[in-house]
Amino acid sequence: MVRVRFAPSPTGFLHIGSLRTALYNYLFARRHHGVCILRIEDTDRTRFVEGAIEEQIASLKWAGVTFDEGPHVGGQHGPYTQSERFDLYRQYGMQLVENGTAYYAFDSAQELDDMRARQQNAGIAPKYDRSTMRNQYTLGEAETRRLLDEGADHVIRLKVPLDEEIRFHDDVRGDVVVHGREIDDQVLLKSDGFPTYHLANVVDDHLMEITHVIRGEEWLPSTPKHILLYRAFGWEPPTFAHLPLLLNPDRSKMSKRHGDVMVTDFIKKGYFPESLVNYVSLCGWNPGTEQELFSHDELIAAFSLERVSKAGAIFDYRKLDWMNAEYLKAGNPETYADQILPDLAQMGYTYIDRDFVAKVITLLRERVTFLKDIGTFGDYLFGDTLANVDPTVWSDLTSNDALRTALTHFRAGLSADVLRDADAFKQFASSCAAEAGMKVGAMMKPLRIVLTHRDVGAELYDTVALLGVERCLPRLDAFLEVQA
RNA sequence: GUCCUAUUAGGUUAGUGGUUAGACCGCUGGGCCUUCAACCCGGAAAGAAGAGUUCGAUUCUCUUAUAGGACGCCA
Repeated sequence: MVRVRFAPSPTGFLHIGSLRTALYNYLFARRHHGVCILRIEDTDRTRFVEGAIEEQIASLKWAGVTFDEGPHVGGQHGPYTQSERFDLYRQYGMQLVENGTAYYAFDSAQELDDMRARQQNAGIAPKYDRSTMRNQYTLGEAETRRLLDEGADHVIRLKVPLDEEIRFHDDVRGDVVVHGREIDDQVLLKSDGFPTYHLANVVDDHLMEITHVIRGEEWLPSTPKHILLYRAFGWEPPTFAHLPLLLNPDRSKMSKRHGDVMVTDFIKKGYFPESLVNYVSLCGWNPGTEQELFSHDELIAAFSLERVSKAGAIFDYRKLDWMNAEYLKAGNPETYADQILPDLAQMGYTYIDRDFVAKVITLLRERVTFLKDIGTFGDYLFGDTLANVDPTVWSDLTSNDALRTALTHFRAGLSADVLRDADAFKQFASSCAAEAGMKVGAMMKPLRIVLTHRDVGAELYDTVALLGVERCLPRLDAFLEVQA
C-alpha cells in the first residue's frame, strides 16, 4: 500500500512550488490507489504564522488536492501536527543517545559561530567539529553528567560515521553516494527540547508508515542524515524522490521578486484551478507523449516518478497564460456565465441575462486569457456606455464621406430580417458599401469601431446580431450626427 | 570555500550511441475573408566550449565555462 505525505510548515501562504510537491504526492497516491497524508511540521515555534495552515489547506482544496489523513480530516496515524507529538520525539531522541548513535553537546550559539568563522577563514566547509567542541566526548562522562544534572543548555546531535560512504537510491536522481565526512552532526533535539525537522520527519514518516518520500530537491543534501537516522533506529527507510527546483525565468530559485509565487496570487489573478494544476504538473514532469492538456483524471493516469526530470524547471508565466486561455475555450459557457455574473452586476452592466452572457462568452473567449477579461472586453455588449475612441481615429472616420454614405444606408436598412443569418447580413453590408462606392472590406472595420468602439472583437455579424437592431441604431446615430 | 546538479531553436521543453533531433508558444509565408483576432495549411529556427572512448557521440567519460542548489538549535 502506497502511503505518501505532504508536510508543509505553517510559516505563510502556500508557495507554488509547494503546490507542485503536494500535487505530485497526490497524483502518485491516486495513481497507485494509495493514501495521501497531510502533516503539519510546526517544530519551529519562532516562525509560526497564525492562520497559515487553514490558508494552505484552502489553497490545496482550490487546486483539487485532497488528503485521506491529516489534522483536518483525522486518521489512524495521528496526531498529524508535530507540535502535538513532542513527547514522542524526545523519547526517540534519547533512544539514540542510549544506543550510541547520538550524543550530548553543550556549545553556545556564540561558540558555534566562532567555530564556523574559524573554518571559513581556513577555507574549509563549516561543519560541527566533534573533536574540539564541548560535547559528551570531549568533556567526558562525569562532566557531561554534572552539566546535565545542573540543567545546562544542551542539544542532542547525530553521530555521523566519519569514514563511511552513505548510499541510497532516489527515484529521480538514481544512486546517490555521500561520504560521511561531508555530513554534519545534525542537531536532533534543540536546547528547548523541540526536535529539528530531521528527527521529527524521520520519526513521523516511520510511524505513519510512509512508503515514498516525495519532496523538493532542497532536501537532497540532508537525505544521508535521514538514512543514518533510519539505520540508527533499525528502521527500513522509505523510497525517496527529490523533485527538481522550480526556477525563475533567470534560473534562480523561484521567488517573490520575479512575479507571483503564492497560490493565492494566482487565484486572485483569475487562473482556473484546472489550468494552474495542469501547468504546474508539467514543471519537472512530462508524460512522454506530446499531450499538454490534461484533465484531473488524465493526470492521475499518466503520472509517474520515472518521468520526473532532474533539471530545474523554469516557470514560464506566458505558457501558463496560454494554457488558461485553452481552458477558457474548452469549458462550458453557462458555467462560466454563472461564475462572472456577480462581477458583471457589480460593474454596473445592464444586459446580463444569463443566456445572453453565455452567448457573449462563447463569442469572445477565443480572444482573452482570463474569464474575468470578458467583463471589460465585452463592455459594448453588456452595456450601452462605450469606451472612448482615439480622437484622431474618430475624426478620420467622421470626415470620410463615403463611409458616412455607406453607414447611412446601413442605418436605414438594418432590420431583424437582415440579421436572420450571416449570409443575409453579408449581402446587406455589401450593398451598403456598394451604394457608397466602397469595398465592403473597407467599411467593416469602421463599422466595428462605430458600433463597439473597439477595433478587435468577434465576427461583426455575430456582434450585430447579439446587439440587435435597437441597440445598434443609437450608436450609428452618434456617428452620423457628428458634422464633418 | 566544500559537496551536488543542470546546460537542446528567440521562450518553455521531449527524445536518441546511427533519426529529416519532436512538440507548444513566439516569429514568418499563405489560405479563408467582413478589418483585427481566431481558425486552417506551410516555413525558418536548436544539443555551451574543448578533449577522450567509439566505425560512429547531442546521447558515455573528463576538463573548462555559465547558472543554480545545499552546507543553521529554519523547514
